[in-house]
Amino acid sequence: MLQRWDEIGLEETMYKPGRKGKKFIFLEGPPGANGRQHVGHTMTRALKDSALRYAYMRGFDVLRRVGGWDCHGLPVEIEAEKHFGFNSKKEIEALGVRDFNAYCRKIVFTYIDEWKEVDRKLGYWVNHEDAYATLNPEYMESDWWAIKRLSEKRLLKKDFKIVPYCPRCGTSLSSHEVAQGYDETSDPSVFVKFRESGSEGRYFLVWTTTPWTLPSNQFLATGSEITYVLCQVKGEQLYLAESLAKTILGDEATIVKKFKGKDLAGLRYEQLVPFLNAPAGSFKIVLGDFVGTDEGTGIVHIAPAFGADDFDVGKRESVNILNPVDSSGKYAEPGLPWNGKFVKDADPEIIAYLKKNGSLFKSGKVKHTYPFCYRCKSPLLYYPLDTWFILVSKTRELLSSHNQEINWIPNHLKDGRFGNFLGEAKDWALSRNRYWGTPLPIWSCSKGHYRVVGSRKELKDLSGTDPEDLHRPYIDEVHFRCEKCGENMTREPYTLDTWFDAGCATFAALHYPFEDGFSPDSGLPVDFISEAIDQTRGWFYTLHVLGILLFGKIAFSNCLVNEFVLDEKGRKMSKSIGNVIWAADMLENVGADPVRLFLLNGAPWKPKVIDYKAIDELSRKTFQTLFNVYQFYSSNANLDGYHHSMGGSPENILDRWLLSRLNSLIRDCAREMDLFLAHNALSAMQEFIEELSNFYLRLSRSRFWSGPLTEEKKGSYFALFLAVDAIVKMLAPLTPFFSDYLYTIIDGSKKSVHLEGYPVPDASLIDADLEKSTVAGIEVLEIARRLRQENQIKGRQPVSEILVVSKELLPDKLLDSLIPDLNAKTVRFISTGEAPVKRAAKPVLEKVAPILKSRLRDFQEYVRINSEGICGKLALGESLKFDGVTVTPDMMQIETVPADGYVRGTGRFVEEVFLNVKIDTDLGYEGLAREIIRRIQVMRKEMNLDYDQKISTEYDTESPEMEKSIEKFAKRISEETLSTHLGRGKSGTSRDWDIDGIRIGIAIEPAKANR
RNA sequence: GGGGUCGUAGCUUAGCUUGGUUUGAGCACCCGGCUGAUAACCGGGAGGUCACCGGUUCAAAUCCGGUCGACCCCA
Repeated sequence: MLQRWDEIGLEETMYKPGRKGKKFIFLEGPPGANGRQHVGHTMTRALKDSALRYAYMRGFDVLRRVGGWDCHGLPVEIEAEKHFGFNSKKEIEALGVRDFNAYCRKIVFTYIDEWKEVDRKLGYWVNHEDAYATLNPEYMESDWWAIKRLSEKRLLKKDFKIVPYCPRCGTSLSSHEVAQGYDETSDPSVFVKFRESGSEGRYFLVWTTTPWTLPSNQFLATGSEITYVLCQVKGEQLYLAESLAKTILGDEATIVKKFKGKDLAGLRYEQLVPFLNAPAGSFKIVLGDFVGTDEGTGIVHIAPAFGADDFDVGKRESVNILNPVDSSGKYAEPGLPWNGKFVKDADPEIIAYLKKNGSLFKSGKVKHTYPFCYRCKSPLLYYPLDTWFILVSKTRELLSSHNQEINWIPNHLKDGRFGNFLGEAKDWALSRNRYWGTPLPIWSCSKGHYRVVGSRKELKDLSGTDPEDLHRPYIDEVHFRCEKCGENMTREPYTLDTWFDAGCATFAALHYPFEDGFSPDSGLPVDFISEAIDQTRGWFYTLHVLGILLFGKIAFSNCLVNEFVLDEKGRKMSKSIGNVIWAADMLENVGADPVRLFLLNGAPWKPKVIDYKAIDELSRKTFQTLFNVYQFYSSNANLDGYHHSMGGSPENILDRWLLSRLNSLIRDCAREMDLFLAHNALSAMQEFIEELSNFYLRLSRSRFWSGPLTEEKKGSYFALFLAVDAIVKMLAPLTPFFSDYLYTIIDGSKKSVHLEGYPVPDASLIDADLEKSTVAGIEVLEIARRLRQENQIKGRQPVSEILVVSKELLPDKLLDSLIPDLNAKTVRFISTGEAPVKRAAKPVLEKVAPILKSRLRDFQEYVRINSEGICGKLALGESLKFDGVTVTPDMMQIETVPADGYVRGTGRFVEEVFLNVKIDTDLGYEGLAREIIRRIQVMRKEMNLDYDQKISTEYDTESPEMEKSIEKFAKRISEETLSTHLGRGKSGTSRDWDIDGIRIGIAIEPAKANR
């Protein structure tokens, strides 16, 4: 198929913009090509592709149908560090940024060939030739433009702040990066005692999970309105929150005194770990609104260097900050006994120290979630750093109000997860102290003046140089004079958060504003993006923020979000468990369309557990069944010399039903696809295929087999053709390979289904009443089959009569169509009053049993035999006498039961169906004849005779019934088995049969004069 | 601690917006049937406290409140 597509140049045709239709702008969320594609990626791609193909079929001018690659950032750097065997930034710098980045550049596209190949096999139709890549100088220049623009809007700021920081990578992380790395971990949980200054044995009890921050303690905080108590425990007095006292201290403690938090403020205490020189103003109790009493002691340890709240306290109290930790996360103060140790590793020693000095109240372990570096898994520290920020927090309202314009699928994301995130948006820490990324285009001089550079031309004008490669280290070598003071300016040594790259994709991929091809007026918002749920805080967020801040417009108007694909056991896929299912393997094993079908089946926003059995079954049900229908059509049409170009006007009621049903389906599918709900369209199609095969075809089979090509038959062929043709087109966006395969064999003159338009529903063919009564008709068939089965009447055995009680009346013609399958001489709709029922009295057991006790069985028998008479009595409200016991009417109930010779079934759409089970001799003969026909057909098949091969048939039996039956139905048998001769004898391939205990030998051979 | 999604048969699920027969399917299982669609089809069976508790209501899987559990996000 792929080969054929190449030959006809299908891709080029589809990529080519400039169609007449309305624009439909897409944007690819750039994956990183330094890792392989797994089925999670495949899921998103299947969704995106289906939407794009559908848009194309609907005549849209599908724009920006190109790939994209995310190239920068920690993932790549870590890969490179592994390669070099590095574990710190020092080693990178020793090697040289030039070589390090050269290697990064080399590995960015390690797996790009596999990605392209997988996409090709998957049928993911975006153009990889014109893909954008965030490492292109053009892309990076647009990044620069954006930075400059933000700075002009005064949304860019450098600030000394506590930021989440990875000590191993030596860089800060943004909130969306931190969000990716939360994990359950076990940390020390210690309660320590801070001695109140000048007191004997009075302590503030404090809880922390980071003992390593205790040497940097500068304050303790209480909540202003929280009630605290001073408790006597053994020889000591401890301050803590009243509500926590019992759980922490137990029942032995006695309360000495109560305070409000604000009463404690101002008290002083002694340094707990007295190695660092305390800055003036430290060691006092302060108030903090962040203090809670859900955990800990209600008194919070404050180390201004290592927490955002802590930092604010330090600032408020204007003290110098105690920070004994260097940028690699190790103590770097000779005065500390733990100097040189990584802080987390020092925890046990610090705890031991506290114990030795009697400051430890108790210690243990606590399990909680803690942020880790999302790439290298090191625990993050909150660390004071100079960082460049985008001031997102003050634009919260703007971001939220524009969010209302976005169509989120599923909708709950709008005001749920995404909306919440916007509502609490933090300033975006933009700068990274790293190497492989878009360099921050800001230069500074020693006097503290800054210059933001927004283009290569601007840089050239300033410095006279225009480096070909904008990456480090080349860009670092560019200097120029400060306009304000004439000092030499040097670039701020940061790279950009790689999410900033991604967030610029709307315009940077088209090198805005340096080239034409994008304009915020016509290019925003893009019509459709779709990624997995993790991008809520990632790409969706950065796209949205930058769209609003730079252009005042939303970046995308429809966002389809899918959940993760889980492994066979329902676990998240992860490299560490080793359960990742790679797209390439999956495609190899099960094929593209089955994979797509599986991924598109069911709501995309529910997690999908890989299930190979389900994949198999789905494809069989969908592809196999549809293919069988097609084969039936084509082989019979062939025999009849029919071709769909001959057209036809469908008249038969089943054909009219089929077209009605088909057009309803087209209408429904288009509606769902318009809403990006491909899974709803898919399930509607599956249902249709099922009905097409098991209802329409089952009942229509004989119409197609028998007789010459009449006008009516032409109409039937045409209806069936239209159905197959339309369903194939509707499946095309979802399962492009199977669809095109089938489409091109249906009509060899067609190039590809992917160049066709989406079917358009013809409302005039929709007959809702007919569809409704057909549903009832189908139910009658089902009930009749069930009744036959229950009463051991074979489907082949004709019955005399079937009666239906139903509010839903079937048109006569529909009924006629059902009759062959019902195999009844008469089928009638009757009113409830005409139903062949008789009344039957029945005791209400729970009322009668207590009175009759052991005579109950006899009573039941009595009622059964005298049912008619008892009913009469009950109808008059008279009581019964049985064996001296009086049974009142309320102990009895009257039911209806089928009259003798009938059985009854009930349904949901029709009320009752009665089947006459009496088989008289004529019916019996006819049944036998049909048995014989079937045997002959089996033999024809075993002999591999052509469908239209005429035969000569002889039989031999001792049974008079059989004989009679054959005599009586000779004509029918001959016709249906294409026998030109039917008589006694044994010539030909013969076989002995046993039909319900009656022996018959049948012999057939091809007729001499065939055709 | 806060927020989001969810909980229906062994598994996958429909129904929930807008309350109204007996919660409907498919897979798997068991039994039976069919055999010119045959790696298909048909019938039947078993399997559900619709997570739990409470409220509203004539009536709750559905609406409301709470609890428990799962997953995700945030702190």
